[in-house]
Amino acid sequence: MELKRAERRYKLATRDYAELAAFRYALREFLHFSEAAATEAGLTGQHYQAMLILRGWPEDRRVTINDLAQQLFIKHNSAVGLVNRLVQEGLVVREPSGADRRRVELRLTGRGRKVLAKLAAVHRRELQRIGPFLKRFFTELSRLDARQRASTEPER
Amino acid sequence: MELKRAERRYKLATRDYAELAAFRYALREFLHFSEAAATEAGLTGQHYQAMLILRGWPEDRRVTINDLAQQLFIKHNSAVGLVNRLVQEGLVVREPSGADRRRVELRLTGRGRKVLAKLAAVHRRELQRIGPFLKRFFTELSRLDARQRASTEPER
DNA sequence: TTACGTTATATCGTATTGCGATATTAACCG
DNA sequence: CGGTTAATATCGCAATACGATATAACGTAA
Repeated sequence: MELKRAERRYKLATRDYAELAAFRYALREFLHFSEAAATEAGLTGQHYQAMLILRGWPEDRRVTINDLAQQLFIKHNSAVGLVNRLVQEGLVVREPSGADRRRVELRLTGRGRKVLAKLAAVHRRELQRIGPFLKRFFTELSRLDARQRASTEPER
Repeated sequence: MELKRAERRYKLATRDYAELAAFRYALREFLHFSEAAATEAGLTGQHYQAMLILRGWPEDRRVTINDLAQQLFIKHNSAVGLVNRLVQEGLVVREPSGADRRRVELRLTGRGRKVLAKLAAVHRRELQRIGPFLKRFFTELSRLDARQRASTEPER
């Protein structure tokens, strides 16, 4: 059966699917690690990610509910619920903005910073551990493209 | 205040948190992309991941419910529900194993393979797009470690 | 063969969480 | 001012992962 050029270019072999699957597996493994680490510290993965955003934010600016929602790719009303939980856990405080009283600025508590410090360190080490594998994957991904071009073009 | 050596080694600066946050943002961006691509094809991110596992599996073996659960880091009963949905969508079929009648072997339908092919191709391109950034991040991550060692060791 | 422990899948009720729709308050602007 | 927009909050719903439990099939030792 004839294949259009565009379709042929995208045709993947089982090996290619296996590579993609291995990459996603690595991602899930990392996210699972992250979730477990957070759980051990008494919180959830979303909590950790939110706190990381607060801590990594430019020091001369404040994170608002909307900032958090955009950063996390969730809706603002979901961010409200998340912040509620963070406040309840004593990890974050709401501070009404002086300049614009509609806004709510978020700040880590001392406890929040302490918990985050340990979590972030653990995450860094895990990332250093899996880094080489992921770098190899991405390198392989571009190399495979070259191979595919080389093997399909002569067939025209 | 005195810091124990172990604690000092893990101490991170705002810049380090920002790097970690940027990495997680990139991850969320990719996952968001993946979810959106799946939605556009009429399914969910979990669906895509499950199908990718089926397609990338060694061709001489079959994926069971348990395999799927382990690969996805979910419990087996969650995998049952996921497979139910996949079957309902006509993307996957259950095939009772001949050798061991407790097992259920999973296979992609023609429609499943077709949908997956497009999704996988799109994902590959996105991964090629973000690859350079992530490679740079991981490289930076090990370089930063060298910097930190160099700046903290003389203080002992 | 029976009895029993183990394995694989399925079912059921629950809890978490993200979302759409809507509300409330404040800022902006003509 | 009155109307529009922006930022946060509230509420009910839907999706999904989970724990606990059930069911069926396998393996094995007496």
